[in-house]
Amino acid sequence: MESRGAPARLRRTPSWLINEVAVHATRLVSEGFASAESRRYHYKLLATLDEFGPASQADLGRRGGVDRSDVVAAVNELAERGFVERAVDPADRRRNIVTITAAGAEHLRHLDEVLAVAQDALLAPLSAAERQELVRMLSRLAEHHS
Amino acid sequence: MESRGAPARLRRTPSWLINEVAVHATRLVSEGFASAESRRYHYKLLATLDEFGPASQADLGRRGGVDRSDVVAAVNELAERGFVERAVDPADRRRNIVTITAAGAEHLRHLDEVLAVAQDALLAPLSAAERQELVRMLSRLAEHHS
DNA sequence: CCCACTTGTTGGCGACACCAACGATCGACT
DNA sequence: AGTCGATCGTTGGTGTCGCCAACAAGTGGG
Repeated sequence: MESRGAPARLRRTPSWLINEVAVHATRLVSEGFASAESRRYHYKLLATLDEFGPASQADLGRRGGVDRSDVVAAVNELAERGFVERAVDPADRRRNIVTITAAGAEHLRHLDEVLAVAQDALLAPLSAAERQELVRMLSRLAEHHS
Repeated sequence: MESRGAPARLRRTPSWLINEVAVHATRLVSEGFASAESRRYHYKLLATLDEFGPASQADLGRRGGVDRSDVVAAVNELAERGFVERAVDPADRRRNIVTITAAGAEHLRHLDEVLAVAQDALLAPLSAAERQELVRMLSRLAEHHS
């Protein structure tokens, strides 16, 4: 635990810095999701379903930035827990139409809260104005690397 | 390739945003390192050696934030390429004293350049002032989560 | 009717972070 | 001197994440 205290302090190049913060961010979010027995793929898919509505697994993957093969496993787990439903598309029998359930929507809300907590922990040392500025810049970066 | 174009746009919570940028940052850096047949562990260890001088593998891991078991594999690979040397500590025969070689130092410089390129690609849409501000805030975050 | 394509699925790979356990060694204490 | 606890290097395993190859089933266009 304390082994991550002192990375080389001289090598503070910006991109390495970003990677270090990235590790912390990923860690915080993953830990939060784990406490809800979920992983990031679950959130991605639920959020995508919530935003775009029912979709085939392939569309789901494209919209959520998840590989088709990973969609399979995640949808399996979500369906097992009753958070989504999988039904063959009668109009195209190759497709599985995935739909979010009420329980799934509720779980998504819970994950959103977990995410908010992780965010607060991550951004703790920043003022509200700084957080806003940080988010603004990160949004530009994320959009640029679309 | 274009599958990563459209993640759910509504779910732009800050911590999720940070994670998305984190993914891009990790990707850019890893790709750069891969072009030099290296991985982030290699850079971490070389940078730590360069900063603190020769050290045992355990110290190396503690200072670089790398698990002892992962240090073993990374040092194996670095030693194979002649970037570090491993010698038993005569004063404590449990320890392997790892030393960076001239070739290792040169390789580290090369990786630094690769890192700079990745950084430029990542921060492309930001002005110099914005980059500075971003780095300032990220430094605070990284230090806070020491 | 055939061909190209998509879809879901299986299985695999590599990077990263981590953990458990082991033999060897060391240090301290008795 | 001898025992005990801690540390060191090492092996091997776990889980997440992102990705890729291949396949059968199904679709749609020519």
